[in-house]
Amino acid sequence: MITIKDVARVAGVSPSTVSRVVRGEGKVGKVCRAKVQKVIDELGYRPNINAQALVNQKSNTLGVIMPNVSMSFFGALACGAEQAAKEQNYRVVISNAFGSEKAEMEAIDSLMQHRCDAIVMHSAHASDEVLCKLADKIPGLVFINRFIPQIPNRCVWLDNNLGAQEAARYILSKGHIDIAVITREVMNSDAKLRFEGIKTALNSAGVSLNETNVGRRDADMAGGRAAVRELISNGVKFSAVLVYNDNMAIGVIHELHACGIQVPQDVSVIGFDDLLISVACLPQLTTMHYPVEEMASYAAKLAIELSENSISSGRTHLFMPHLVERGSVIEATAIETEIG
Amino acid sequence: MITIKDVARVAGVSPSTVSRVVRGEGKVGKVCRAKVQKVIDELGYRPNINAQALVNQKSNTLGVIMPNVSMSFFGALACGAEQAAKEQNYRVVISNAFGSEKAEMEAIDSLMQHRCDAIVMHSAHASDEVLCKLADKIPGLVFINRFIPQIPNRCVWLDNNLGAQEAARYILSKGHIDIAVITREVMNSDAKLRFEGIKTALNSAGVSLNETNVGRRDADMAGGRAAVRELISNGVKFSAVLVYNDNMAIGVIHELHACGIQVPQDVSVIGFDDLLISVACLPQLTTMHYPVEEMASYAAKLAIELSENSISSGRTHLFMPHLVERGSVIEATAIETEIG
DNA sequence: GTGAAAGCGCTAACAC
DNA sequence: GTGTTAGCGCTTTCAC
Repeated sequence: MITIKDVARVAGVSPSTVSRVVRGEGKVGKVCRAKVQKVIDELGYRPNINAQALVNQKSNTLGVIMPNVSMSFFGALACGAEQAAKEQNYRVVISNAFGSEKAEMEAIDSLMQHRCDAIVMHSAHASDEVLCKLADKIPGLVFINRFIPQIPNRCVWLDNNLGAQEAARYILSKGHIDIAVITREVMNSDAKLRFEGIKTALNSAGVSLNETNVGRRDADMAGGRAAVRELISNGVKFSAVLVYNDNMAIGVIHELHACGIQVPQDVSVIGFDDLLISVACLPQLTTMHYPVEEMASYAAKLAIELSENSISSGRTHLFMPHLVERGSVIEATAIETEIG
Repeated sequence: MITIKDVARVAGVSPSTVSRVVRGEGKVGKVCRAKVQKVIDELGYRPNINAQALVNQKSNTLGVIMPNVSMSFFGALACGAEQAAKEQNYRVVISNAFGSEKAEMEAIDSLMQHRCDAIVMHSAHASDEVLCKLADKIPGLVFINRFIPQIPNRCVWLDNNLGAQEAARYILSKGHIDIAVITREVMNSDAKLRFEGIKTALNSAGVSLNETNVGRRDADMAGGRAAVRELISNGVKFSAVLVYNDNMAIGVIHELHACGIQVPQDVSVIGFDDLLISVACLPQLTTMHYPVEEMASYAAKLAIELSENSISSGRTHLFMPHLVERGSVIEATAIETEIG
């Protein structure tokens, strides 16, 4: 690998001069600059980022911590972060931290060791307290898809409650009254918020939600299937299902189909997240769009900004989901059969 | 950030000694080691990776270059690489390089600048020649999902031809004779190989494939839809469709559905790749499983190994796809209606 | 066994 | 304008 000294020697100048032209800062004579640039090009010189990081005490690195890149949601997250980072001349290092607070803390630790200036973290397992302490120690740390009241300016989050309300109101507007809700068994903050949003909307429309009408299972396709199956076998009567997320919703559609119940003719289904798969399903899933990429990109910029200026302005970073109408919801009046 | 000197000072030893205990190498007295370790723990000292990289001339970084992490296939790729890297105490930096050879070269450039020792690259746009030169310059560079004859030991690839043959034979074994093929318009190496595999299997079964029975479009859902639509409007008669990949296959299923043709009752459809979405579709897609994660993990290990030893053994790294039977293919005899 | 010293590639004062 | 020097945090001879 060719170094700054090599360039300096060949160009017949000092390393400082080369450094100046590379960074485009400081005074350098016009002809001298041209000469040096020529040598740089000829030799294909690239500054050693590690050396730069060492001397500058910053590494221009954005760390992204999340459960698993291979899951569509997190892939989109990583992608959004990468785009924003690239614009600011940051590289991004990905750290999967799946399943436990321990894994998450190890990821942070490793990123710190690399002197990551900025970090975007999707934490599912650490407590607010732990995260607050972390945020306190690391100025460039930003949380995505999570709201921590003590550090609102460090959180880039989605209004799950309002989103769920919108979904519910949409279903109501379609004339549905017999409504089932499927949520996740372990109620994390998202699940609580979305569930409450649904209840709020239903209540204010004068539609009551009986606990017998809510299914609770794992937040994946299998969970969705199991949840509706139980609802059906319990004799619950419904013409529409509000589902916690797209994965579960797809499961719901599949199970309904297996039971000979057609979506949307017999039952309408609405999801949440707008994952890639929602469009692969037949019928395509009507769902609430979660602007992951935009949020991730925003979070990345925020993290970088915070790491550089540490100005922790009081502004909040709240995003709104919006409805995407596809094929899984229709008017209740159009329903021919009703199960139950 | 606390440095090796801080630890040395507090522990009352020299930096060299601290370095020895941190790395667990070299002779250190037992009590001395314990004392130093204690200070390390108390102070929460973490070696600065940038400094290590600088002095060791290696950064323990694995670079992953691909079009776009947010696409399910590449997410899985990144994930496989990350897992393998973590095991070897490497960090992974992701670089999206979408759409052009230029973008790919810039990604390489940036990774070199970071002194990445090992790189796993998914190149869609660079030529074999360019890639060969690169491989020559960078010992730890490995290509995934691509076979370059001149450097077989640097390529981790899938036998697309045999996979396609298997898919075709499977369809034949189900009694289908009227077969349509949908491939991509711009025939990259994968597309050619898969198409030839299909022809090989069909030929040796004495089934001829007329060019009128092949649709060529973009390799996405919309392309799949457009391709069958054309086939149908051209009056082509078929009871099964062999599709280039899952995305197109899903599009095919959707379009067929829109035309009132049922899958698999009227027409069987088989895909290739086994993306996450293949299971979201209804019916779930029968397809050839592409072991991306295993391959990526293997490629990561290979890249790291090559970067460390540069022993470029002559072995090849060929993987095999395998059939995953789900719901989109049935016996031809079971077909009630045949379109055309 | 342990420490002193040099140097990895770069930048940032400070001279000239 | 340009060069000299010191030093970022670490590892690695080489003395002792």
